[in-house]
Amino acid sequence: MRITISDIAKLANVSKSAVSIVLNNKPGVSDKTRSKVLETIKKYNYSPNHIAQSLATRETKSIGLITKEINNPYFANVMKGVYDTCSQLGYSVLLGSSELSCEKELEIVNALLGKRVDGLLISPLQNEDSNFAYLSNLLRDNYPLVLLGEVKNYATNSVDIDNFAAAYDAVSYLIKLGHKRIAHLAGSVHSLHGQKRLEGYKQALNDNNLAINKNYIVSVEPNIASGFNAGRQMFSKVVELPTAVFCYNDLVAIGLVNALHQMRIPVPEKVSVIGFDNIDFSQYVQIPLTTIQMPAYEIGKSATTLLIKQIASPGDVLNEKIIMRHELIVRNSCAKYKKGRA
Amino acid sequence: MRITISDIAKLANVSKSAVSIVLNNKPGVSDKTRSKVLETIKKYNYSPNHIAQSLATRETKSIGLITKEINNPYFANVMKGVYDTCSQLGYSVLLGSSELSCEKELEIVNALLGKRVDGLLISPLQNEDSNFAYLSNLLRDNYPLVLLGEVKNYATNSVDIDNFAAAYDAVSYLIKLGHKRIAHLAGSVHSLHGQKRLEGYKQALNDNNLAINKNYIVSVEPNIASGFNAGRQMFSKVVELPTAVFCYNDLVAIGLVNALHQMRIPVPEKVSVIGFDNIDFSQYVQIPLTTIQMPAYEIGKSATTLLIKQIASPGDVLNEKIIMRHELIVRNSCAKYKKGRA
DNA sequence: TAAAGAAACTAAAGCGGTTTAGTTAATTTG
DNA sequence: CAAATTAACTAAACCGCTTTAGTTTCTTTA
Repeated sequence: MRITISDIAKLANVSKSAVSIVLNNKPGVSDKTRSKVLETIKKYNYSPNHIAQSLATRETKSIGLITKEINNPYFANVMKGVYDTCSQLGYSVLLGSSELSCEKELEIVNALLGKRVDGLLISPLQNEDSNFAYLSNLLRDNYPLVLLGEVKNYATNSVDIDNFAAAYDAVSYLIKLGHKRIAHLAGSVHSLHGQKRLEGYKQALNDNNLAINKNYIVSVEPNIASGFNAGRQMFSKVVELPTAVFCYNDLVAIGLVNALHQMRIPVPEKVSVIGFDNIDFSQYVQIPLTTIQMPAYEIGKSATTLLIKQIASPGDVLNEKIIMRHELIVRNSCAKYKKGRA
Repeated sequence: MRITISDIAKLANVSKSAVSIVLNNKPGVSDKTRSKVLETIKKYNYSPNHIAQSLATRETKSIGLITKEINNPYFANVMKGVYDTCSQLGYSVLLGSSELSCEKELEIVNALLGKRVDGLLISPLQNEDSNFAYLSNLLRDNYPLVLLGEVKNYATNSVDIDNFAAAYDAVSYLIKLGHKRIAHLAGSVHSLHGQKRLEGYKQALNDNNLAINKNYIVSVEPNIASGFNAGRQMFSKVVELPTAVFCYNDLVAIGLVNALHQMRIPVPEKVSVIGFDNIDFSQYVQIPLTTIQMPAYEIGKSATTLLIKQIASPGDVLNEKIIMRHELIVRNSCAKYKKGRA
């Protein structure tokens, strides 16, 4: 059986309270007793039971992180940002992943709340069938929470980039290259990000007097396979093929590039492809990807900082909306439009 | 303040014990009381405090996962395997990452033990300065533990592939392609995996009467940048350049391919490159990588299953060494040796 | 129908800490 | 030097559960 605070108290001939005081570095005992206790602690290699502490203090020094996909390279960097910050500040992080399912998201929130995490970092889904009742409850209770993204009609702490503007920039870039038939492999069921990016896409077209062609907008899952399939389908038609496509994220773009490759449509000579996220691999891929940089690590970092700030000040209701800077990363997957293409 | 078991007990006019019994689905109360309690629980939306439960039962239903690098794509899949299995079995996972530092590994082990995780999944480092005293202690206490890999001289539960054999296979493949001057960008400071792979490399050369050339073996960090630098250095010499190189992992291989690309040395025409891990991206990279498949997801899964099995049977000392199957994945980064090369 | 046995129920102790309130000892102060 | 402060220390309550041991109630059984 592990050694407890009572054991130490007896061994050092003091009360449990005294031991607790020195454990927490609080005033209230003489230097003599303090060092006596410290000695016996060291001697018996005692370390306090965190669970018991949590029960008594009502804080667990842990937070929950709910991503959408655990093995998505974008979230890998978010996760690292969260983890690094937590480690520094003495928090642990409990893993969660909704795997793009709303019911799971809810389940996980409840599971983590059951574990009494001190706060929650959520990358929220947003489907038609989303149930955000839980958000209302958390907000009502002023529960420490920051969203990695946002949810319509809910004012919470959040950190994100301006997805609308970023998409607008991406598409504007394609337009500047001379493209007029620009498609969008859009995200959709899985988040507001998708919707915002779609809006940015449309706005950029509008502002440049380009018509929105419904056939040029198709929803995909945010992964390589889905990008591949959508690409094959889109480019298997014969007329009016797009000369550029703006992808929901880099994974989709990679899938698309592969589809085009398989169909012997050269990128970027015949079609330009632009991604989103700037995941680590996007520069090493067959055609190094032009993309929008999401500062994933920094998002994780500042979201965590904000969350722990809120945990530390349970009184005041924070409501910070942090917008990080995005950036267009130009690599090799986009080229100037030239006449006489597919 | 949150509602507690005592509140429910009062509201339902029964004892705390009765509520506890129905919470845990144990026999000892009448159907009438059971449903009465269930009703009030639902009515007041009560959910038990997991921390208190943990303290009372001495189990937290959580495990710790210690990876080497949190944003390494290999670990991403391990993590997913672990997470999926844990979710299914009602466990949560606490994140840990040694970031290739032995001191950190130790710190994290202690931090997680402090949080009273029920078991530990560790991808262990193995440096000269490793301190494995902690392993001895855990082993002595029969603490639930499984290594994702192994540590010299310690018999623990573990799951891994046969790194020696896998490396042997990789190098044999290169030899079969006709290569004689085969280099190795070796891992080293970070794990036994590196050493085992190096041994496999040497053995394969030996068995084929190829001399081991010290200049052909250089240690690298397991990342793209390090592979890139080592590649530049190795191929900036003028004589006796290798015609093939076996890389510690895919990241290193990707770095190397990039270095070669920059030096205008065509892959695989002039030099063949083989990786290790088969990370998700290795097939989408400039030159789709020939590599050794590590079943990362399955490793995570079976390690977790084993760990939880051990947690469930605290009596018997398990000592299972699970060796997973590896596989050579042939893609485009290796070619037959032809005379007249660099 | 009384005695024995089983089922339903609960009081209280315990998990390992923190914290409040109170006691004792040491130090100031008038 | 007695009274008042202050510092050091500790007993006991508490956090929210589980579990043991014991009590009460209900069935059996002879």
